[in-house]
Amino acid sequence: MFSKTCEYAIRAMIFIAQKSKDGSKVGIKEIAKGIDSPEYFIAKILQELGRKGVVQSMKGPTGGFYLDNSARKTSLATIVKAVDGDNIFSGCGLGLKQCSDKHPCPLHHEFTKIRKDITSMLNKTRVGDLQEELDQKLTFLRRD
Amino acid sequence: MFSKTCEYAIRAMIFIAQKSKDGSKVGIKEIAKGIDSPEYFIAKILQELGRKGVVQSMKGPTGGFYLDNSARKTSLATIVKAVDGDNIFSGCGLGLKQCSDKHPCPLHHEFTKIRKDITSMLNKTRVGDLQEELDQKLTFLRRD
DNA sequence: AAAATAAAAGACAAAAATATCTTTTATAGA
DNA sequence: TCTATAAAAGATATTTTTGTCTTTTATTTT
Ligand code: FES
Ligand code: FES
Repeated sequence: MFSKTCEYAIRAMIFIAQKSKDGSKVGIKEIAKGIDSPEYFIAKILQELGRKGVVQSMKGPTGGFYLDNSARKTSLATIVKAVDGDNIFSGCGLGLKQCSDKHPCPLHHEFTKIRKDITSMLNKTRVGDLQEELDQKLTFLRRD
Repeated sequence: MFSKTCEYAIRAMIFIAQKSKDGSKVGIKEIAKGIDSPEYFIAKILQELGRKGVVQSMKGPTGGFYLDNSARKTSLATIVKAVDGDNIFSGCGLGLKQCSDKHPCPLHHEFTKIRKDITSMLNKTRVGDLQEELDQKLTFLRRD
């Protein structure tokens, strides 16, 4: 469904939301441990998300990653689009170069339904909301 | 959603269903052209599907690939499982090692709904049915 | 100002997915 | 039986994804 990169990105965003909700910042090592991802790899991913303004960061002592109030409202759709592009939102399920009602692949009718559900789900799910459930220990970001 | 391999596999199966509906067989070159895939690559994929009994084939002159009556009833789920494994049917959307109601990731509740829809769609969609629409030129396997 | 810290940037490495080519085997037809 | 045909099998190559390491830059603290 999502690339590994994207899975890590979403998990990291939720983790950062949690750890920075009191205004503090969280370092890359803690993030990597918290979401069980390769440290250098998630660093690269967050670097890119930082460039796109999806996550905030600060260098130096007491520095780290955090989410400002607007970033907490980021939808999963925004993250997925930033990392995986928009194939999942508009691409053909059978890999035709273009998905189109006028020139549909054999799966088009069934697939567009699913794709619509996915899009709507990703659009309405926000990082901040997921973080709250995590806080209540109702959900988890890693399996020990 | 699906790997490239899997997309080619599904397209090829539908194409073969169409070309072999009168009992004849279709060669790898014609398949590759018909679904716009790399020739040697789809050959490998069909070889593997052949080993698993999902597609039938015959060597030598007048040989080629075809689908017997039982193979026409193959669901997309069977093809996807044979090629991509069962991650899409049971894997965690955020990449946790295990998806579980007891230890859910933050996306679990939303994701399992989608996954259920996908599974059900793939289970009830059969190669033979898709081939019929293709035959009526209502759908297409490539974009020119 | 100097030292320590932590992310950014850039280079590199390994693994997996995708794609191609060559040789072998089975089958049909002359 | 010989030849031509087409898939199977095996080897190799390329590209993309995933993962790692090193150097640089910004910031804080001493
Ligand atoms: S054309 Fe394939 S999903 Fe629309
Ligand atoms: S645990 Fe992630 S989808 Fe179920």
